[in-house]
Amino acid sequence: MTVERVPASLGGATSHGYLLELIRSADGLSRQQLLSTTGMSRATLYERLDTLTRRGYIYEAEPLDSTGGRPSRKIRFEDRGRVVLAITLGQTHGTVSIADTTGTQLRSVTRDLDISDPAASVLDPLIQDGRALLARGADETLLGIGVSLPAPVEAVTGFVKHPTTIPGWAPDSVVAAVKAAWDLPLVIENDARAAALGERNSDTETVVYVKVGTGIGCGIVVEGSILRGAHGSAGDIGHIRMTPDGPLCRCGRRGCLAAYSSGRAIQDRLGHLHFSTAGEVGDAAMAGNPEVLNALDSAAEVLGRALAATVTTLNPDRLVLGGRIGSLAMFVDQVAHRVLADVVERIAEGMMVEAGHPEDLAACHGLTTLVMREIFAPRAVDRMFSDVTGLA
Amino acid sequence: MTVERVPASLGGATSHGYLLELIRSADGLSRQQLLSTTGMSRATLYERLDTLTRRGYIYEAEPLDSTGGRPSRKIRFEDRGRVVLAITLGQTHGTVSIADTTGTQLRSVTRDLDISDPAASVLDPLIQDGRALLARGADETLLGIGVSLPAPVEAVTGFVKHPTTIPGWAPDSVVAAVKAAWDLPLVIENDARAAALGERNSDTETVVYVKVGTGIGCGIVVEGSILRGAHGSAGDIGHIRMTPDGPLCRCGRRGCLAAYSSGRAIQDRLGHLHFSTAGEVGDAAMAGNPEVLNALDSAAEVLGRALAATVTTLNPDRLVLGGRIGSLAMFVDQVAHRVLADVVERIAEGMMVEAGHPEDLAACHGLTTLVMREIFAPRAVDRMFSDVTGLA
DNA sequence: CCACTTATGTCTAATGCTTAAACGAAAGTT
DNA sequence: AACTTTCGTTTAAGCATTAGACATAAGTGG
Repeated sequence: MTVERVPASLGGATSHGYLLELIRSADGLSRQQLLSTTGMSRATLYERLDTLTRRGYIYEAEPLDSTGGRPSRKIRFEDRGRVVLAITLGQTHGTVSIADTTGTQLRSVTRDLDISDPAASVLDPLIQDGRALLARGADETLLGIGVSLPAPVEAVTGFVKHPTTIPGWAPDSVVAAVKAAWDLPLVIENDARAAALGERNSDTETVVYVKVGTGIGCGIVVEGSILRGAHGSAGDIGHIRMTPDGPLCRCGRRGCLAAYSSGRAIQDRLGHLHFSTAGEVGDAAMAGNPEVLNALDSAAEVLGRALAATVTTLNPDRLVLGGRIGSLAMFVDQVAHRVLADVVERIAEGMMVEAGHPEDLAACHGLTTLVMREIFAPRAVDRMFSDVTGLA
Repeated sequence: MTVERVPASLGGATSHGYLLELIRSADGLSRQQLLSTTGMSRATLYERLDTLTRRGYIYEAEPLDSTGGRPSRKIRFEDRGRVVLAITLGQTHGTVSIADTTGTQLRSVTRDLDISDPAASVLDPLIQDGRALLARGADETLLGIGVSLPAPVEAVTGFVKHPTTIPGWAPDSVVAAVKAAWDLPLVIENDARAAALGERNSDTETVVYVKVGTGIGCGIVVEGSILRGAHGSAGDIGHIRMTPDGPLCRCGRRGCLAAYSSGRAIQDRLGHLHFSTAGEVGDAAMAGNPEVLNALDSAAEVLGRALAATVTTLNPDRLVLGGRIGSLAMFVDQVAHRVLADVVERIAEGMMVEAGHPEDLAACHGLTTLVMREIFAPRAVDRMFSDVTGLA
């Protein structure tokens, strides 16, 4: 049997960064397993593991079952006490969470807010909440911060773009406020996209996430990365035109999906019931108000028609619905029914249509993934080690 | 100034494969430029260039302008006399082309065929054509073969899947036939996807390619790679349901896009004119037949509505139309008009809607890209060199 | 409790890739 | 002819990596 050895010089997984990546992806490998999978020599591997351990990247965990001799010990990624702070902004409330390195929420605080207020007055209280949450953890190390918000975000800079929901916010307002509080790796992402990434279960999975709250947002994840498109507007399905004429949308056009199926559109249609938020609409539906259920039904019907096209275009493994309205069971059922009826069997077959996790959890998960990726990307790690090795 | 050096051990671009990649991407770099961009030592770089030259991967080309001293000489990827064979199968005819390594067609032969015939009787004559075309080239080296065909193709194996257009073909019929003729790297791809890749101009461009011929096909390219989706059905937009009820589609459902806008659908609607191929419909339109123009107009209108949704979902840089019907100027105009009217300005702005190159050229280009990628992928090249270096 | 097995931990000399530096020749410019 | 810049080759030194040996640790099975 020939074990495929890939020396470092051939771009193989032998540098500190790739070794860490390997350890991080496979939860717990023994030294023997590392030796055979990387093909490194004993001496080199041990040297690497030594440095990684001394610098706190990995640790030796519990022994594996013996196969007749001395049992091997698992080498694990050092995640003990490491946390990420996730700030999840919605239209009417924001959640600050502390998560472990896998993105699981450990504890959180939610507070009301009005996203149309100035950036500072929205963010400052949340940053205070974050400080308080961090203070409650003993022996925790904060690795980085992720922020999601209901507006377009520029991928590289983290700047807020075309902020129609938050017109008063300067592009760099979020970066500036958070960087002032914590000088750590920071990731900013649109809410639906963060949630989409959070709902993804495996690296190969294609996921379409649709958030129906006050507005309609959407995130698409293909092979582990978020689809952005030419100007970063990919997934902006709220303004798909469903009918040549139709209800007036906030964007000034007629017949947009958002004018049919968004929380705001439903509120408008049920104007005499005086709902003030998408959440209230959802509550009324849960309470069984037939008029509301009816409105949601037709909203879901239209959304389902639109998503049938999206699904046909992208052939995802899963279609996940989120948001105060999107995650209502009856809404999901109706959308699923429409989508599965409209999409050819070849594509629909095996596809899951389901309600996502609560949005703050999904976004927290996605944001953590982004933060961890940034910090522990093999090249980033190698750069850390090259400083000491003395490479210019 | 600190030049960023990335030693091979850190996965930097210093192995034979990555060096070749660098030379291949930047057309013509001097040794000096290579020294400074890779950060390698003179001795190592020269050794690498030496091996690459001796093995015929690169060559020394014309000198650059002098800057006061001895002029530097360009190092180029060895593409002289290297060709790729592309076989492009349509419903009614097939083209065999010889292309240079950039995918530019050098010479070609087109012959009629019926794709519903058995695989062997379709492929064998084309393979003969290929042999003849190759014989006409002096001092040419065939690097590999690409085949595109109007049916779903499994990505890794190149097997034909769910062949509704070609029900009699065994999954491995194409692989088997071509491998028997030439034992060289072989790539098989769906026609619209190959063309989509061929229409792409840069690595960052997001392109949606739609082929309207007898049927409707679509290929989506994001960051240089073809979007495939969960079961490889991404882009199968022909069966987006446009209306709850509507004309009967071949798939057995009603209101599919293909039942409105495909060549076959148009033929059916113009049944009394007795067209037998999509090409004839196109010819009649070119001749100005008002009835045909009218039918095409409404077909384009429906397609435009569907594509507005696709474009909104993906936010592409370009929407390219191909196929015997799709590339008609009046058809493109009508689709563009509808799409640009239906898509929010934020997304439509800057997006090009245009007719693609003739399909055999686009597919030839795309197929060549795939073949070249397979052969000259850094890791593949490194593997070639590791054999000799003696690495196990 | 003892033999056996398998993993861990450390060290050695040898190997081989990569580097820095120097030098001479080549091929332009002014 | 003097100057400049690139090309091409060689040297010794440096460093990372390797194979292999050897000792130790920690289980299993009789």
